[in-house]
Amino acid sequence: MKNHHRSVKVLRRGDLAKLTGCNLETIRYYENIGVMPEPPRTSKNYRAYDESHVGRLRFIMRARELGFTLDEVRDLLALVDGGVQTCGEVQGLANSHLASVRAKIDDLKHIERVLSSTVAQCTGDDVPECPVIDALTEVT
Amino acid sequence: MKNHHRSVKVLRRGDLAKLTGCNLETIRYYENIGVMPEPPRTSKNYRAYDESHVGRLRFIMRARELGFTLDEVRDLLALVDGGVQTCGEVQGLANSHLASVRAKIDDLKHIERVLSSTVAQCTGDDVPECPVIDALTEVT
DNA sequence: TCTAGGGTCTGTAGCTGGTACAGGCTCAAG
DNA sequence: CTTGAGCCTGTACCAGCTACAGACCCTAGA
Repeated sequence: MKNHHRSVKVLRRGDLAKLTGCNLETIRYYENIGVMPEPPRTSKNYRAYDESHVGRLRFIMRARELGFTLDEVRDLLALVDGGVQTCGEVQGLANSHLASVRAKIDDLKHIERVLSSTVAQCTGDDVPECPVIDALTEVT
Repeated sequence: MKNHHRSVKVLRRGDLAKLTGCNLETIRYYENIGVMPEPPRTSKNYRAYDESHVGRLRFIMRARELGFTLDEVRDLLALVDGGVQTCGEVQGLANSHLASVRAKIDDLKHIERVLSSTVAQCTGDDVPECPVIDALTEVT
């Protein structure tokens, strides 16, 4: 029977957390740093969210999953909120992020190569000589 | 003429930083968290390093370059310092680190695939419709 | 009606791996 | 003797959260 006569179902912070899978505290954090808007409050000072906040938070979470930094998320949201975002602008942001993702992959691949080739030389025996230690100790 | 009669050349923190390329403050940080040993001090309380510290710091820096966390570095150093490290033990550490590197690569590759395929659909035009925004807004 | 338990509110501390700066000493060159 | 560089300490800051203390508030059961 609750909310039966109310036009908009009010979500509390815990509801929003459950709906999105976001950590409860992270929601407040996002509000503090300005990526989530300050929601209206109930008479008892509880945050009162609605469906629009669910969408916003999901947007942020998806962007984070794609590795966008919170700064980049802010930029994306600013474009969306401005209502005047163009595909070109968004593409620009996405492409520069993509470049940094690729750079990270290259870094890690380099590490992977060095590490795996070094480990491959290990005997794995109960002896003190170890190619990994040698590589780290090397007097270059 | 300086240090001419001294058996061991003493290095100050700045010297160590220059020799290794490590940031000056980072050296103190490494000491605080216990991966660099507390060096002896001069009468005026200056840290007095020697060649062994250069080796130690280089070891740490190489391990960091290979993506080992400082916790893992601590473990490696403990094995080395124990003097009883075995190739098998070190190989174990290196392999588990290698696994996490590979996991990170996989994560990033997934991101790269999603991102690049989405961006590829962009017209890049001056229009508000954008596949990237759509992907982030999607009502799944 | 009282009470126990959950939820929420705030501010703040902790994590990793550093980096930077203030305020005070000390040292070497000119 | 002065001036600038280097060093000392503690502390604050960055991202991106996460967690906890202490104070409210709300609801269900006895």
